[in-house]
Amino acid sequence: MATSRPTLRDVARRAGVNPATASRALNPALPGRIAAPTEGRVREAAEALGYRPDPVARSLRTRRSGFVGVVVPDLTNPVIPPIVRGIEGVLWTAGIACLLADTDNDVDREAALVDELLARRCEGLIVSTATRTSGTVNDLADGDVPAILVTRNIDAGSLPLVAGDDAAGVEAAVAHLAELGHRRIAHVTGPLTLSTTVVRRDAFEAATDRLGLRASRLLVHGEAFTAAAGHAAAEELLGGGERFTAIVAGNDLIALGCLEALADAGLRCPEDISLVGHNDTPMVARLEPPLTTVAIPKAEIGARAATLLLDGLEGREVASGPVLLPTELIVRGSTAPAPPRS
Amino acid sequence: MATSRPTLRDVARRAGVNPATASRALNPALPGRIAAPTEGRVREAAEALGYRPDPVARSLRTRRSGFVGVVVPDLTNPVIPPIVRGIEGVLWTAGIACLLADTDNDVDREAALVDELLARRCEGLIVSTATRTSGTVNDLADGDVPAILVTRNIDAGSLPLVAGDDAAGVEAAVAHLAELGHRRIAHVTGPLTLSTTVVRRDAFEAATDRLGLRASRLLVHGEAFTAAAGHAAAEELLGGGERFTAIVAGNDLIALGCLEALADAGLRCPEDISLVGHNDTPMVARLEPPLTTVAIPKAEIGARAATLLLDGLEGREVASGPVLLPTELIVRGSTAPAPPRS
DNA sequence: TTGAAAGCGCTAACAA
DNA sequence: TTGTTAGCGCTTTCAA
Repeated sequence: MATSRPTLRDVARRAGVNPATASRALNPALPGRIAAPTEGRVREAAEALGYRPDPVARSLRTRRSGFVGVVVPDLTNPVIPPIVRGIEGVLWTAGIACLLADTDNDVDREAALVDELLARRCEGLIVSTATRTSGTVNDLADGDVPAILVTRNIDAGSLPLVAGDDAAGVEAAVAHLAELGHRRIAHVTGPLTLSTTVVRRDAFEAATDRLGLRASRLLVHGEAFTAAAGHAAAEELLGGGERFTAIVAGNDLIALGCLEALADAGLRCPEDISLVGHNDTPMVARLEPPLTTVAIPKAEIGARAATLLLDGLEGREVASGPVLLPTELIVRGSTAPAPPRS
Repeated sequence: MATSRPTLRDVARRAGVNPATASRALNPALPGRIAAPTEGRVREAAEALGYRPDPVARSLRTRRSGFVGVVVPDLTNPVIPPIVRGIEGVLWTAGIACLLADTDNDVDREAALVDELLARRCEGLIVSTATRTSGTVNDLADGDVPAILVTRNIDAGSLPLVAGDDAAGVEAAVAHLAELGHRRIAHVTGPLTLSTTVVRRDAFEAATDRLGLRASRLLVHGEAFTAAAGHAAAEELLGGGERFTAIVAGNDLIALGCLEALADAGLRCPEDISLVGHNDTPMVARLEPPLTTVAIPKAEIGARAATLLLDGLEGREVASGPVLLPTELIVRGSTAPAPPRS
C-alpha cells in the first residue's frame, strides 16, 4: 500500500515556512525572489520527503500541464510510428512529455480523444487527422492551444501542416513509368476522405495529363489504407477489362494488396505489371519483388512538426503555410520496362 | 478566441439550483436522489450552455480520472501496434480512454512517463516494460493502481502478465527444424535485458538439449530487437567458424537482419540456411523468402490484458499468474530440409 | 523576502 | 430532496 504522496504543505511544514513560500522556492520562475537559505531549507525538505508536485492540482490552478497531445489515426499503419518517433525525440529533448491517442480513423473517437486531451490542459497538439473534413480538427484553429497537422491536411487548411511533397513524388513515379515505356498507367487511390489521397490523385492526373496518358477508367479507389482495401480495389481494376501495364498505388499498404491481387490473377510483377507504392514503409525493400516507392522523410516530418509546435508553445508566430518536405522516388524491383504490346 | 468553458456554477445558476445539486443531477451515480424536474432543468441548462465537466478539477477532488495509461517500449517494433489495438478495442468499448506513452526502451523515460500518467491519476496501467529489471514497473505491484504487463515480464514477476506462449513456440520451431534434418541449429537472441529473450533462449536450449543438439557456440546475442542488431549478430555467428544450417531468431526483426547478413555472405535461404522468426509481424509473409515464424496472438494478448485490467478497475481480484496465450508455428518458405553435409 | 487569504472547478459530508 | 460548507493541492494576489 503506497502511502499518499507528500504535499507542498508537508514540505513547507518541515522547512518551517508557508506553503506559498515553498512553492516559490521550488519554482524559480515565479515572482518574488527567495532568500538563498530559505530556498535551501525548502529544497532539502522536499528532497527528504520525496516530494513530487501534483500536476493535477497545478493544472487546475495554472491551466497548463507540461505535456502535449499527439493524435494519430492508426498505429498499425506503418508510416505512423516513425513519424511519432520524430515528434517524441524533439519534444523529449525539450523536456516535454507526449501523450498519444489513437483514433482508429474514427471521427467520433477523434473528437472524444482531442477533447480529453484538451480538457486535461495539454499545451499543444500534433494531429494526423482521421478525415480531411474533421470538424474537431478544424475547430482547433480557433482554440487557444497551438496545433500542428502532420501528413494529413484538412480541407479548410487553416492549420499549419507538415507533410511530404507527395505531388512531386507521384509526378516522379509517373515520369519513371513513362520512361520505362508504360502508356496505360492505373492509379489505386486510398480513401477519398483523406487529403493525402486527394493530393496524390490530383498529382497523378496532372502528370498523366501532361504526358497525354490520362485514362479515367484506370482510376479506382481503395476504401482504406490497408492491404485488404488495396486487394479489393485491384480486383476491381482487373475486372474492369481495361488494359494497363502499371499501377501507382496510394500507399505501400495498398501496393501490397495490389501485389496479392496480381498474383491471384496470375500476373507477374514487374514482368506483366509494374507497381509503385508510397511512403517507403519499413520492410517494403524486402518484399518480393522489392517495392519501388515514393519515400517520404517520416522522422523529419515528425521532428519538424514538433519544432513548429515548440515555436507555438513559446509564443512565437507559427508560419501557417504548409511545410512540404522533399520526397524521393526509390526505384527497386517492382518496376520494369513495359511489356511489348502482344 | 475560444471563450472559456462554462462551469458547473454557470449551469447551476441557470437552472436556479446549488452547484452541488447540479453535480448530483448530472452524475446519477452520486448519492442523493434528485427530483426528476430538477434533474431536467439542470440537464437542460447544461445542454444549453454546452457544459463539459472539467476532468482536472474532478480528478483533483475524486482522485480518479476515467482513463488508463498504456506504456509501450517501441512503437516502431511492429509487434507492438497490433497489441495496442487489442487493448484499445476492449477499453474503448468499456467507455475508457487510453493514453499511450512510448519509452523508446529507455528506463528513465519509462520512469518519467509512468510517473506522469500516475500523477495524472490514470486509473490503470498496461505496460510492456523497457527492461525486465525495471524498478519503476516493479513498484507498480505495491501501488494502488491496477497494472497489467503485456508480452514483457519483469524478473520479480509480481504483476499479472499476458503474453504468448513463446516457449511452446520455440520448441515447435526447433522440432520443425530437427524434422527437416537440421542438427546444427543456431539461436540469435534479442537483448538479454528482456524477459522475452530469456524465455525464448531457455526454451531453445531446453529443446536442443532434449534432442541432443545443444551447441553453445551457436548462441549469439543481438543488442536490440532491430534488423540492424540481427544483422550484426548474424555476422558474428558467421564469423565464428562454427558450422550451422539453421537459425532460430529472437524475433522477426532479428530474422530480417539475419536474412540480410546471409545474403551479404552469399548464403541462400532456405537452401543453405533455414531461418525461423518470432511474432509473425505484418508483412513477413511477403518477404523473400516468406518467413517461417512463431505467431503470437497479438490482438488477443492486448484484449486479454485489457479485460484483466477491467477486472482490476472494478475491484475484482485479478488472477496473478501469467496468462500465456497459444502460439503457432507458421511454416513458410524460409525453412527447408537441411542441405546434405558436403 | 515572506505570510495570509483566496480560489482554480469540482464533489463529499453534513444539515436542513 | 436540496443547500451549505469545506477542501482536493497548488499558485497568485495582496499585505506585511
